[in-house]
Amino acid sequence: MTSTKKEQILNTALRLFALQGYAETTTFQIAQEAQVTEPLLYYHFKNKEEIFTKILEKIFAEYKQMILNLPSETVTVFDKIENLIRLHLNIASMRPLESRLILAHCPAKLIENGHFCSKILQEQEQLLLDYLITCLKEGMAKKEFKKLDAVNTALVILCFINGLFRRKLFEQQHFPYEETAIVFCRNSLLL
Amino acid sequence: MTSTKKEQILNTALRLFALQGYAETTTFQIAQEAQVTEPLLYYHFKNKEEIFTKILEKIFAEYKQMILNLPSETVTVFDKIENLIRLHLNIASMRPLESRLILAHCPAKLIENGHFCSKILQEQEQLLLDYLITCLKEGMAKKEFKKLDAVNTALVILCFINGLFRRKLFEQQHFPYEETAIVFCRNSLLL
Amino acid sequence: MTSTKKEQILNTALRLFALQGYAETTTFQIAQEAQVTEPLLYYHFKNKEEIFTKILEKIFAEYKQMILNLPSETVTVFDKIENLIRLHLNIASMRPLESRLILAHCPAKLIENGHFCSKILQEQEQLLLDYLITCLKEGMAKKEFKKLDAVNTALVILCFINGLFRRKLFEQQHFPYEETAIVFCRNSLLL
Amino acid sequence: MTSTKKEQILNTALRLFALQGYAETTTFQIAQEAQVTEPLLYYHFKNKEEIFTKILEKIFAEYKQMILNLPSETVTVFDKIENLIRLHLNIASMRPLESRLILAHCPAKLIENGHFCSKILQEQEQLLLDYLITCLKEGMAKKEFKKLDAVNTALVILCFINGLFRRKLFEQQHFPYEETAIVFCRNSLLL
DNA sequence: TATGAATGAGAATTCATTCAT
DNA sequence: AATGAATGAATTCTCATTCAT
Repeated sequence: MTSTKKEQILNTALRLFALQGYAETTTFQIAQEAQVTEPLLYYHFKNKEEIFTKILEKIFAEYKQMILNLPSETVTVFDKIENLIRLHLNIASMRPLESRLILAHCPAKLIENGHFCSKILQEQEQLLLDYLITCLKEGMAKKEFKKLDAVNTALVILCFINGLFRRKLFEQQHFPYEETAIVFCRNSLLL
Repeated sequence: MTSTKKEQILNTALRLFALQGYAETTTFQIAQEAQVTEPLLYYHFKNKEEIFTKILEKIFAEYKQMILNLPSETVTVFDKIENLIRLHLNIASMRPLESRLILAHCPAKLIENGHFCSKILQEQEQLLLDYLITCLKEGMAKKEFKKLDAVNTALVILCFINGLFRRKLFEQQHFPYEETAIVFCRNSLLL
Repeated sequence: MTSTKKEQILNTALRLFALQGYAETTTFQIAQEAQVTEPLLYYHFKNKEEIFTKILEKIFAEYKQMILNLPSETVTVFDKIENLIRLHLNIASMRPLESRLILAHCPAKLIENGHFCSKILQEQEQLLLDYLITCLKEGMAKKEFKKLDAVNTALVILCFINGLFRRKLFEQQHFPYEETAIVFCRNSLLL
Repeated sequence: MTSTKKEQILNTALRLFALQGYAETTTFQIAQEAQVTEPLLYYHFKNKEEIFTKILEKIFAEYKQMILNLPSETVTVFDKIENLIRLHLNIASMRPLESRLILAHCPAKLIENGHFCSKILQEQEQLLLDYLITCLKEGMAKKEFKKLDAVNTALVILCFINGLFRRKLFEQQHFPYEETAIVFCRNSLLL
């Protein structure tokens, strides 16, 4: 119930950054579509960059929570990996704007020149890697998975998830190969 | 071996668009780094957009050739899929600027609003899909591969390649899991 | 009595457009002579064209009022025509910039390609024609004027007024033949 | 049979200057529509201004000839004035581009700042005035015309002709009041 | 919290003109 | 006589940002 205008600004900016890109979105456009005046942007945020940054922080925080909330107890070990894949595909459907924002700016804006995001991105990636490495080791220990190099395979699965995520997001129509993707991964890992 | 000024412009623009993004690159910067004057850009090209477009056309044409040049005779059917994966990872190393240009602009600039690239992108994707579907069917016919849904699996492999390509490109250090990736895919497909 | 910056812009633009022409006047020059910065032009007006348009609208509105304010009761019918002639000669003296602006742009910029002014110009002309036709008919009915074709004569008088107006405006020195012009017209019309 | 390209340039420039105005016409456009390259413009003419000047000189020379060719022997004195009026209306029909060029640039470009045309214009005007004054005096001497101030009346008739000329030129449809105009003038002058 | 007015810096693009050939 | 390549100097317009209120 608080600060509705500030939220309007953030929501509008999220949408515009996601759909048009950061550089292609003007502060005027944000103000106009958020139904506020431009100076108000500068009342609530230091500058355009900070609007972007705040949005990212929120997205990353939520994403991190989702990863941490994944069930730690599952019937099979592969279920955990399956959960991770499905989580990402769900995010692409449920949070298309947030997903686009990240993907569209990922190499160009986020990774370069010591952007604060590069740190967050690395951290997040480490989280995923740890999750996957633990799974893989557990799966091998329980003889559920083939023998494999846990670290490298975790990285490969990460690439796979990233590729699936990206495609689901930019696929205009539906994405009918979720099951195929799971099977593809399972076949690769299971003994 | 001196390049013409037109080529200097295209090379500089390629680099800047790849490293900074289209919107973040100014015509002034292109001119300056290409050691020409700004109006010369407009002598050789209609506008900034056309510089971008010409670069893309060239990249896409070369990429298409590479796909078409993949060997049609291989020892195993999986070799063909392996070749496709390795080709993309090679492109990421050998043509980092061209690769970045495409990836960095792919969702935001290329796919949207009837950009000429969306047609080329679709065409190129179809090329890859046809290649993969043919491989998968052949592999199943020869009892080399498991029984699987050729179309959906082709799409899934595409996502996989895309994910690998992207990571290799943005991985600052080396990319030591190429072999792991090949194994991951082979394990999934082979009987 | 200090004028706002917006007014300064309009006044300066009026002067420059009138003296140099629209195309020959730069936004930089307007800003400089109006003692404002260039972006302020774009804060108050959409673009250069709109500055021109707003000026024209004002001029036309005032001109229309002047026509409508002409006395409807006069001693002789010819007085009305005389009033119309004198009004235009007065406008040329009292509003030289506005007059020049219209005349200098009249064929080239105003009439062509659906410019909003072509509508206004036609409307204004119809106003004058109606005024003249009514006079002529009244003059004939009252046996003050010769028998003549009212519509065509009205058009001819319009040409005459236009020619006088233009000359008065561009005559460097004074314009000593106002009386001669009135006599010329009276001689032509009166029985 | 000589220098056809030079003529193409002049003809194209005449058309473009007449239809769009001097400032609105680019040398590129002239070159393109004349089917030559831009540097050729500078081979044949010192600069853009000179192209304009050469065109004007030709127009003025031809115009002067037309005035001088008017018959010096006529049945009535008014016939001479009628001839002058009809000549101008004919020029408007037969030489619309040349007429437009003059009218469209007359105040803004031609009269100002010591443009060479201001001299020619003045000279031409003197020619017309002399012609008219001579007629008027002759008409009065022969008791064909009323008693009037020859100089001022000549100027007034000049305005009248100018007004007719201008209207005929910019009247989209036909110009049906030529006869009315002649009658208007005759009524004014004749005893 | 909110805004109308204003601006410095710079963006893309144009244009008359020139130079080497 | 003719041109392809090139440019200095502008031109219109934009944009993130600030200031006074």
